[in-house]
Amino acid sequence: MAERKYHHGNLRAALLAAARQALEANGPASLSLRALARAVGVAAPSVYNHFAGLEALTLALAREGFAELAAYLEGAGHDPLEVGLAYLAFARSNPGLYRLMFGEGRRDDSAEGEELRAQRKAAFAPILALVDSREMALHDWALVHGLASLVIDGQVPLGEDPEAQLRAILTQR
Amino acid sequence: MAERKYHHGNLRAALLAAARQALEANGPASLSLRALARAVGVAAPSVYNHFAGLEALTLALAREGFAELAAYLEGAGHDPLEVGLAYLAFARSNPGLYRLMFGEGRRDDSAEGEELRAQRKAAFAPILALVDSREMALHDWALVHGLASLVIDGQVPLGEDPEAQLRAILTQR
DNA sequence: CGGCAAATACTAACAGTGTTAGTTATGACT
DNA sequence: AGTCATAACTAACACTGTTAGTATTTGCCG
Repeated sequence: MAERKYHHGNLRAALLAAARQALEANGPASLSLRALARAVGVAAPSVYNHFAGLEALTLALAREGFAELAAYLEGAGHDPLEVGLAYLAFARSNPGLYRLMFGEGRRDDSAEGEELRAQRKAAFAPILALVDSREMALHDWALVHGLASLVIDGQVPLGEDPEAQLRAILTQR
Repeated sequence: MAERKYHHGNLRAALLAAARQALEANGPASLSLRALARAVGVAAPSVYNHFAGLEALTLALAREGFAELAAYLEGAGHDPLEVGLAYLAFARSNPGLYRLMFGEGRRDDSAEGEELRAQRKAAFAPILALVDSREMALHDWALVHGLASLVIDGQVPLGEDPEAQLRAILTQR
């Protein structure tokens, strides 16, 4: 409860919160362990009491993101179009986090990268459950993920009524 | 023609070549100005005689990539499916470069990021030319870009005959 | 209640990064 | 040959992630 103690009390949570904020403010590439420690008011090495390193911290962040994405999809029912729109809603609400989850967080080879791939695969499961063939599921995933990426990167303007526009793009063909 | 001169002669091209190699070997995040200078056998600040900085160098790299992607699409004719497969072929042949072009190279705000967005938009033009509506073009772009990203990130295994598999995914619905 | 161990914070330091300032060598042109 | 822009260099700064070693606080156990 205290405000200023030697033992911060919930450094881990505070770091993750600061990281989320920095993530959405400046993008994943700008995440800096030292800057986070500074923001939370702690010396840089203290971070290592709660995370094995910057990469582990970003992985924890991604884990949060995948849980939230799953909740979005969960709440969208069983209509593929609605699930797709929920996927897009999550990405648009947390663009920095989404990039962290699906861009190359830091590395590709390490165990961290391997877990990221597994988490992404898990995020794919709800889509796979909605359709008949694996090809169809991959098609839908690619479509929705690609659209999310393009939108997040500012490549698709999205005027007024963005959801209608996204719906129109998704329902083409 | 000489081997070792004070004036390297074609440092710019050598740096770009080394960068391409590092890009495909270790991914865009690992690009290091000092490492590139080292690889080419030159002091780090010499790079600044040819590029305004690391970001400018990566942008030159991306520019190369967009030109090559355009060539791929150019050579694919006018069938949307074939163009899509050509798009995927480029991404699969140059995964690191593709990530550099469509991931967030370094920043988002700066003029570099703005040019990147413009280049991406230009890459979209050939797709737009093949279909009737803008919505349809965005649909196709999202689909093919999303699939490229998933494949590159190892999210879609692609057994034997990868092209047939990609074709099957693209032609769903 | 005193003391001890674990948890958690700290400072100091190392190697690496991008970048700038200031200096020196080279190549080309008059 | 002499001049000058080009393109290389060395030295330095501020920043990064990370490690080692040290101090403080908390919670528990006697």
